[in-house]
Amino acid sequence: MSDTSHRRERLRERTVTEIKELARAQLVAAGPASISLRAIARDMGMTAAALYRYFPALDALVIDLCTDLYGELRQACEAARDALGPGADAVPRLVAMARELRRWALDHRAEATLIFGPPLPGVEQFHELCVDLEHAGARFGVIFIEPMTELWRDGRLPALGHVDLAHLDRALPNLPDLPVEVAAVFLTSWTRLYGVLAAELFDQLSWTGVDTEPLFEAEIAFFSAQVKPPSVAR
Amino acid sequence: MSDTSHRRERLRERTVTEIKELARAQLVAAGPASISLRAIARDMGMTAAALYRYFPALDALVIDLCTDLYGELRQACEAARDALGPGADAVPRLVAMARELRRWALDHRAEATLIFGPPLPGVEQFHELCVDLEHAGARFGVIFIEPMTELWRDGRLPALGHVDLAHLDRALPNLPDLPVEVAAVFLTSWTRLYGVLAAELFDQLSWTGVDTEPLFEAEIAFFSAQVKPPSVAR
DNA sequence: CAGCTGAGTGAACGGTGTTTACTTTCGCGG
DNA sequence: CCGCGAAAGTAAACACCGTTCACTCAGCTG
Repeated sequence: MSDTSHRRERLRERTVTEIKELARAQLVAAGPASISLRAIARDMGMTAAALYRYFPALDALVIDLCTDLYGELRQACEAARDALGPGADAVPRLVAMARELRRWALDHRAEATLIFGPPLPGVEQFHELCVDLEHAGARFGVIFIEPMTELWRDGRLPALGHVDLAHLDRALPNLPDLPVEVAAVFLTSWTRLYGVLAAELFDQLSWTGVDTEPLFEAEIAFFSAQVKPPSVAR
Repeated sequence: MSDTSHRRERLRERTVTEIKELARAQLVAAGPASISLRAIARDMGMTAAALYRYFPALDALVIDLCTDLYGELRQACEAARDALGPGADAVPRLVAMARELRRWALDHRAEATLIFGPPLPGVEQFHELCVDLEHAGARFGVIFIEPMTELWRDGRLPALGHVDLAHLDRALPNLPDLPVEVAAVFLTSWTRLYGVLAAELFDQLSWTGVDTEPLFEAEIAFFSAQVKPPSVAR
């Protein structure tokens, strides 16, 4: 009964996994625009039409892939954070996550381009649906917000004089208890890291011939220097 | 002889212009990935094969389009800068250009996505060829470098303590006389502006529900505050 | 006027997503 | 154990796409 139907369900899930694996292989091989149902089906020894039993359209597959990638990236960052040990300060935790973010993105350029680049046609909804906190993209963002909130609670977060806090009162509506100061620090820090990373991923700085790693580290150092040191225990 | 051949040449150039106009119309209508030779030919009442008399491949058309767009953006920024009058200080000039950059990008989202987003397959060479200073992308970057060099000459540029200058000595190889301090300020300032803009263009912040304009203005204000005021004349 | 050159055509090749109707497979309930 | 029904997969078709090739045709040149 349910055992046997579980068998079929598991077979189905295995097929879905295979589809997504092959889709990712294509993504890695030739970029986000080259994910092709027909090529996946060819690799599986199937017809393209058969894939419609598993995904209603190519867009849905890509969106699923984005969700998986965000999850993978988030777990990688969490692992880097947790490797510091249980009592680690919020600043090293943030630094470790930021560095892991860059490492993962450069180790998986195609995947990073997919989730951090312009949404493919038909995938626009993915980023828009992020409003839900359960959305993989939002869950990823939250792991950076959490240590910043901790810093704020401990009074270690600096006032960003140049950010107009008045316009941020409606930010992060799904985190209603988030102080605007935390929102300001998170948003500016995030866009700065994102700027270096996106410029790197999208070849925007190749004409300068510069090594971008120091630029990324500079933003990390700049953030760290802004935060007050932890109050010495005892 | 040359008169008549000039006629032909002008006719040819008019056709090239029409092709690029229609390509841009498609870009605006449906995004960078939707530029299609066949659709352009259809709009022109021609066959797709005929377009190969004007461009060796679709990639070449897109690259030409990118060049035009960079030129258009640069001229828009230069116009905003020059509107300040001949004796304007370098900081307001930079601010005016940065604001015009954002205005243009948001007024031309598809075009901005094409030049600031990940290179389309086959267009990777465009960003790589930027090493040439005559390249449209490099020429755009230089208009931001110039006022910064002026600030440095006047001793108004701050030392960015967090940037590792040692790794920047090989930056901007085509501007060999550029001081590393200018390179450092340019690169960090540019990636910060780019970060806000790209996040905005690529829907990376929609889940926060935030108005990104204050974030962009905050980076402008932050830069301006770092620069020493001009020495009072007389 | 003859001939060459450039513009444009039409058909074809191989690729794409998607839909439709059809067939095969296989687990489940009687 | 067997047949039913649902699920899985197929084949063909449609409408696109970039690109190539052989071809025509008009017009400028010598």
